[in-house]
Amino acid sequence: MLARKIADSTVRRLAIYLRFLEEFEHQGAGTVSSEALAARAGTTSAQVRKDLSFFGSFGKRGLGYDVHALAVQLRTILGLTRRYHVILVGAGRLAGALVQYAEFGARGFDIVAAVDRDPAKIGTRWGDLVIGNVADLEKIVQREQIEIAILVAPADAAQALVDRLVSAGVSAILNFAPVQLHVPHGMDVKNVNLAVELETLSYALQHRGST
Amino acid sequence: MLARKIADSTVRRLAIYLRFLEEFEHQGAGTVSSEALAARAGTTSAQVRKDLSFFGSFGKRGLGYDVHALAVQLRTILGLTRRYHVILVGAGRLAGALVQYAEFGARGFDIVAAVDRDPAKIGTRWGDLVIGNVADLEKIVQREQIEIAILVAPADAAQALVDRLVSAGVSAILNFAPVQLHVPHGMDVKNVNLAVELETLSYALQHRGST
DNA sequence: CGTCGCTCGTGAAACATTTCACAAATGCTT
DNA sequence: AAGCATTTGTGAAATGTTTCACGAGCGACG
Ligand SMILES: NC(=O)c1ccc[n+]([C@@H]2O[C@H](COP(=O)([O-])OP(=O)(O)OC[C@H]3O[C@@H](n4cnc5c(N)ncnc54)[C@H](O)[C@@H]3O)[C@@H](O)[C@H]2O)c1
Ligand SMILES: NC(=O)c1ccc[n+]([C@@H]2O[C@H](COP(=O)([O-])OP(=O)(O)OC[C@H]3O[C@@H](n4cnc5c(N)ncnc54)[C@H](O)[C@@H]3O)[C@@H](O)[C@H]2O)c1
Repeated sequence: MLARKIADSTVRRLAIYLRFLEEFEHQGAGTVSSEALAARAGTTSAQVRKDLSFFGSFGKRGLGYDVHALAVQLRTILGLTRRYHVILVGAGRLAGALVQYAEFGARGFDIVAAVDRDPAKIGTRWGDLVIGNVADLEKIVQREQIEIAILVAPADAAQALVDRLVSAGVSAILNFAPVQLHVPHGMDVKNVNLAVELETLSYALQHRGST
Repeated sequence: MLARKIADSTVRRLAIYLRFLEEFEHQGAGTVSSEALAARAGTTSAQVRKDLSFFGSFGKRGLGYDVHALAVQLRTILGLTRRYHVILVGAGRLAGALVQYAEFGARGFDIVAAVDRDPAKIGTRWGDLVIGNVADLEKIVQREQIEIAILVAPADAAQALVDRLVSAGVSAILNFAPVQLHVPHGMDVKNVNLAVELETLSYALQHRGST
């Protein structure tokens, strides 16, 4: 669809702009300037305009951007005009927090399945969601037409689960296990490593004074 | 301590190298090459060497790096030679997952307090941790000598809580609420926004074929 | 003890991202 | 309708990050 390769940092910011646009929309604002968006998102107006310019010209000079129209554009760019079926692989504590997080559903990500290995958990419910047996992973992925997996199983089980997810046809994985996953070319994997986040904070704490 | 400003991407990778070094150490490996580390961490050997070179010369030419010695160096660089007291602000589902995550403790981050606003939660326990009243936030931060706060309260309460944390003397914040926080210059804030992670995946899913 | 194979450390080059700065639109006012 | 105050969109410059490529150091081995 798009010739150029867009930086990950740009895509992230677009997602953040969308969040603030929706907030503005809720407050009834009709238009917004790059300056105002930038202030909210913690960046600069030039950055906002540059980010948007990769995808087209959405503003009106002298006026700014139509809040609703830009939100629609960003949803289109980000692929949020449709819904995605998501599976939780591993039904532990973190999965339990994620499953009740309303924001995912609000953004089009429906958690339609969860699987675990523990017989004590299989068959129990989280709201309407019945925890399935990880042995049936491939079957469930196909039956529920799942495109995205959130991997919240222990690190040592992660790679084997990923291999199965890939061959079952999942196209993208959000990985919380602190391991480097190997996947075929073309698959998208995003890693979230909370321990690393804390460590960058401790790095910053230590290197104070060189302000 | 260090003249140059180090890129965030470099610091993150150092934390990841450390993880794999510890794994190698566990397996009894004495030395490791930049090539081997890179393979595990999903980067290149030149990147590994460059990252390390910002902080010194830790390897032996022809041999590689001493696994244990490099791990010690990285812990020093990252500020992991001491422990940090951490508070959970908000004692909801996500906090419940984080409090039992062993890896934080293993890396030197001790969750020594949690607070909430809900009277039904205040006074209940998570292991040895008694959930405190958010009204006593400043008192608890000072009593427990807390340096790092993990913000897992609702988005609309976030900024007010941050202001209180800052004035109570917390130096770094890991923020899970999907808002842009404003803090005085010098404070460190790291944002984790899981919805944004999913949105970058949906962006990638949509823009396939331009491989 | 000299040579060989290996791997580090590091400037320089290539590449990527952000910031700058200004012409071109746009609506408002008079 | 012309002038003015804004704010966009975008090349170009500045800055930041990664990759390249090679000299230098190290241990092994004959
Ligand atoms: N809890 C956190 O705050 C946190 C933070 C960051 C990362 N993580 C990572 O997320 C993952 C899950 O963390 P958690 O705290 O929810 O752990 P948990 O132990 O509460 O849950 C893990 C679940 O996975 C299940 N499981 C084990 N092997 C499995 C398999 N082969 N197939 C399917 N399910 C399997 C277990 O039965 C358990 O229910 C871990 O990799 C952890 O390192 C957790
Ligand atoms: N659950 C997730 O998977 C998830 C994922 C990403 C981000 N988040 C964010 O993390 C935060 C917490 O999420 P959660 O799922 O744990 O929500 P939750 O509703 O389970 O927990 C929030 C807790 O904060 C408490 N609280 C409310 N106001 C407070 C205040 N002023 N001071 C102290 N405590 C207060 C509530 O009583 C509740 O116990 C939210 O901002 C959410 O957007 C959650």
